[in-house]
Amino acid sequence: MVVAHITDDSNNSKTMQDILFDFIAKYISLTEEEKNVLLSLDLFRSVKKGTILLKEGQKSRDEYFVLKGCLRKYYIIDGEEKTTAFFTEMDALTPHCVKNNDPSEYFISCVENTILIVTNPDMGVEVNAKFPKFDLMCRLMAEELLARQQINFDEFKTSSPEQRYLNLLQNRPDLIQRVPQHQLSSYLGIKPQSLSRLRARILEKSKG
Amino acid sequence: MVVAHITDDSNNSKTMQDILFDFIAKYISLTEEEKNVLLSLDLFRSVKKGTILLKEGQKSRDEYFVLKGCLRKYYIIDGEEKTTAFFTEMDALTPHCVKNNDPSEYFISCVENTILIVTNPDMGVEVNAKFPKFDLMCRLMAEELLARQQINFDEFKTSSPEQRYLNLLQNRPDLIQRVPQHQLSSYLGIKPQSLSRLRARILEKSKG
DNA sequence: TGAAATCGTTCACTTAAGTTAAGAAATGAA
DNA sequence: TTCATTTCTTAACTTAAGTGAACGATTTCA
Repeated sequence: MVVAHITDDSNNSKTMQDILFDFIAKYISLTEEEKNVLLSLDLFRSVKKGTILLKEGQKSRDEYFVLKGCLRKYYIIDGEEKTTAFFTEMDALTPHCVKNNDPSEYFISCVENTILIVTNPDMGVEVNAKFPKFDLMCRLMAEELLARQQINFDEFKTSSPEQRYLNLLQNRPDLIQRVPQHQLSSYLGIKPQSLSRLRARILEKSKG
Repeated sequence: MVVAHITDDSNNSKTMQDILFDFIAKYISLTEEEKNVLLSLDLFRSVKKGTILLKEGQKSRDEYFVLKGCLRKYYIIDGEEKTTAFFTEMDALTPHCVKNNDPSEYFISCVENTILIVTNPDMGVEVNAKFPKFDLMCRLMAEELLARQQINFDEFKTSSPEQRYLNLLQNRPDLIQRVPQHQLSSYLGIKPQSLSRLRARILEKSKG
């Protein structure tokens, strides 16, 4: 699961490093020096589609940042998978159990082959010594994340399932392509059959 | 709307100061000196039931912390109020517009007579000079808030309206007493009539 | 105090989601 | 490639939420 060199099976011109630094640039500015330090920390991991990174009941200290690919967070409730979030390029994911050291209540798995940055609080000391701005960046990211999270929640609450699907089509059209329907449907808060029906309904309307 | 002395119309033994310091103690420890500095900043406000603190379209830099009472956040969509959150004792509320200086997309009003701490980023310099731990505390609070927010969102997505109501009954039974039904219902993502029906259904079940 | 507005409930009806089942299509593994 | 599994769709039926309207009860306030 570990890769020494960050390579990409597609022939996109942007390297993983570029993606990472472009992202960081949104929050703080880095010198070349700092960039090199960051790369030297060897935080990159390549993970195969289907891999389960975190299981219910498991304790973990790992936090993830998606450079390429897609992670899925899901619960198993009454034997049924309930997907509550997807994490794609530029998304950060700190499992709840990292903060309180409790066993996780949910699973995290790879929807696609994925390239990640994996960090954990134990590295904090080392990272912080070599890369002091890390803390500031994390805080800015957390604030932004919280704000976006709240807006998403509001949007979810104030919408019908159909409206939620249309919003998704607007805001994250890629997800609808890359994620299996039955995972999408529980993300929208409905059953797979209802999503099928709902899609058929929308298609019917648009035809007139 | 401003009060010099923080008094309380009930005869609870805990003063507003006690409530505040008990809360802060969960995150950081304060010396008597620091407590006095904090009180001297004059951040307390008393606000009447029904007061609208923030309107759609309005810009504001104020952040709120509820010491006593209840705030409500709501949107007006197609002429209809959609309540998405309640903030009661010990809840912090940073309107989205504070961060990005955009006009607000929602309203914030007082469900009850409420005692608040009001801060804004412009005070950051002064507060930080007099009270350096403030920053750390905010960060810890933000992290906890984000975690709780995510769990709430997951719970909402994976539950039916009836289950959401039962959860609310478990987790925030006070809300059901203090908040009008029609505001609660939209918080649960349903119409007032549906909430009435749902409550009747539950009562029917419990009678057997 | 009295009139008006707001609020909660109920009812009848409509619409959409849940459930169960079946079959077609796509995917994966031997 | 073939067989088995998973995934997606469709259908019929059930259940619950949305809608519009009516009716007291409560609250507001002039």
